[in-house]
Formats: sequence, C-alpha cells, structure tokens
Amino acid sequence: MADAELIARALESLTRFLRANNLKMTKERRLILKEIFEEDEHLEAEDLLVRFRNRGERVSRATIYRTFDLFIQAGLIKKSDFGHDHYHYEKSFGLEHHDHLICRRCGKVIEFNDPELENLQREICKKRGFTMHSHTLQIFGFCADCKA
Amino acid sequence: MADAELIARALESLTRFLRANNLKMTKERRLILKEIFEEDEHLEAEDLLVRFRNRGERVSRATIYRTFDLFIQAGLIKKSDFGHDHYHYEKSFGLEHHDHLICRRCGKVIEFNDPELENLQREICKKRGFTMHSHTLQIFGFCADCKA
DNA sequence: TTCGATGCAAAAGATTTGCATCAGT
DNA sequence: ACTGATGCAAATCTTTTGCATCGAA
Repeated sequence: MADAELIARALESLTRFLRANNLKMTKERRLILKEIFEEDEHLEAEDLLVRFRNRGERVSRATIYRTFDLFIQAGLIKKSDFGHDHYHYEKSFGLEHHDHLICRRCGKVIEFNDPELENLQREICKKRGFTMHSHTLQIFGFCADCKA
Repeated sequence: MADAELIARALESLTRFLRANNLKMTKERRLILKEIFEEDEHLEAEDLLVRFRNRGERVSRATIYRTFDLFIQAGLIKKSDFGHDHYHYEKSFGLEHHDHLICRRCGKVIEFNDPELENLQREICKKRGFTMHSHTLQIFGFCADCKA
C-alpha cells in the first residue's frame, strides 16, 4: 500500500531535518526512504540490499546502515527486535504507534494498536515518575492458523 | 537477595529437565545457575565470564552461551534486549513476570509488574485468536533522577 | 570550493561451531 | 563404556569504521 502522499510528507520531513542539521540530501537517501515507505512489512538491511541489487541501483551496505541510523534520528523509522539475530526496520513517520504479535511457528508478525494499552502505560510511567519516550511490546506465541 | 530456597528449587527443576531429556548435570551448569539466581540484575555473557575468571572458576564462553540456551529451554531464565548490542539474561523460574522501564540517560533498568496490563494483553490476544506464550515490554525514556 | 556522503574492504563484537578431550551416568 | 559436555580456536554473522573519492550546496 504505497501511499504517495505519505511518502511525499516523509520526504519533506527528511529534507527539513537535513537542512536543520547541515546535512545533505542524496539519491541514496531518497531511494532508501522510498523503499521503506512503499513497504508494509518489517525490513532488514539485507532486504534492501538485495532489492537495490536486483534493480541495478547500487547502494552499499554501509550506506544502508548509516541511513537507518539517520532516519531513526529524524523520527522517520523505527527499529525492532523480533528475536531473530538482527534488527528489523519499519516506517513510523505519520503513522500510529503499534505493537506486535509474533508467531513462533510461521514467523508471521501481526500489528495491533490498543488505545487502552497505551493509556495504561502512560499511567504506569506517571506513577513512577518516568518520562516515556517510546516503548516496544512484543507478544510471542502461536497465531490462529498455527494453533492447530 | 540470594534466596537459598529458590535456588534449590531451580536446581531441582533443572535436574528434572535434564533427566527428562537425557542430558547431564555438570559442575558448570550448577555454577551458572547459582550465579544467575544469586543475582538480581540482568546479566550478559561477559559478566559471568569475568566473575568466574576472577574466582578462578574456569567456565568457557562457549559453555556460557550453550548453557543460556539450555536454561531458556528449561524455562529457568529469560533473554531480553535492552537496545544495547547484545542480550541480557535474568532468572525467571519461580518469579512473577515483569516488564522494564529503561532510562536512556543513566541506563538504569526499573522492573515493574502491572496485573491490569497483563489482563489487557490476554484480552488483546483472545480477540485475535492468538495464543500467547510470552511477551516482553520495554519502555524507554528518562527515569525520575535523570528528568532534571 | 567545501564538507558531508558514499563505497569498499577491513575491523569489530557478539555468538556459534568443529573437533579433540573430558566426565557424568 | 557410552554419549553428552566442555574448552579452545576458528568461523560466522551482523553491524561499524577508516580512508580515499565523490558530489550536494
């Protein structure tokens, strides 16, 4: 579900961020941003590398990692750990926060957002004088299909 | 807070697990189990290695990793990711589940348990036909001391 | 023209593995 | 004795870094 408007806004946001920090817009950064925002799944570094390679767009592994960090700083994407031995990245700019149900059998990752859960977390933090910046909840188990 | 009774029960549980799976009890496994259960913090592999080394108890890095995996299988410990680039391990057998508040500034990890949160998660899973095995919630931000 | 960005290959850091040897059962 | 467990060092895998070169501003 490539949302052209969202991509445009993300790109704008990146441009602003770069300008504010005296950094430059490059074709690699545009390519990577577009790739992440056109994708609805959680990507790992290798995924991007392979896709670019298949299309003859040369972007190095190093640049991919460097750009992930930059985009995280810029608040465009998020990094998460699904218990594999490497990280996954996904777009977050302009999107609602969500958490993950991860199937231990088929590996499927189901997203969900529960406002009550969000409230409860805010309360938990408040009670303890903790200022929340972000949070990540992963629920592991068997999805409906794999229960059988 | 070394709880001698808990350690004894954990050791018993390990013994049962080993027997059930045709595996052996070794002095290394006993040492590692004891070390984890006498500790209240989250340990990484290197911590154990250094402690053993300092006491002249020789346990290799490979055995530590192999034993972590075994103990996870046996349901004695848990593995978590606090956003550093390696995992932390902590005892879990015989203890209540808890989640973590992680301070981005001083690195402090505060544990908390909220029954309401647990219920809510059960409901979320139920609604989606998902069978929960485990879950891990990390809240990142600033602790009360670092807010200033 | 000036720096920041990129690519490459080497380095780093955590974890795993092959293999000979050791030790529970 | 048998077979799993350990130690060691080498291997693996992901991510990072140094450095020469490139290219956006």
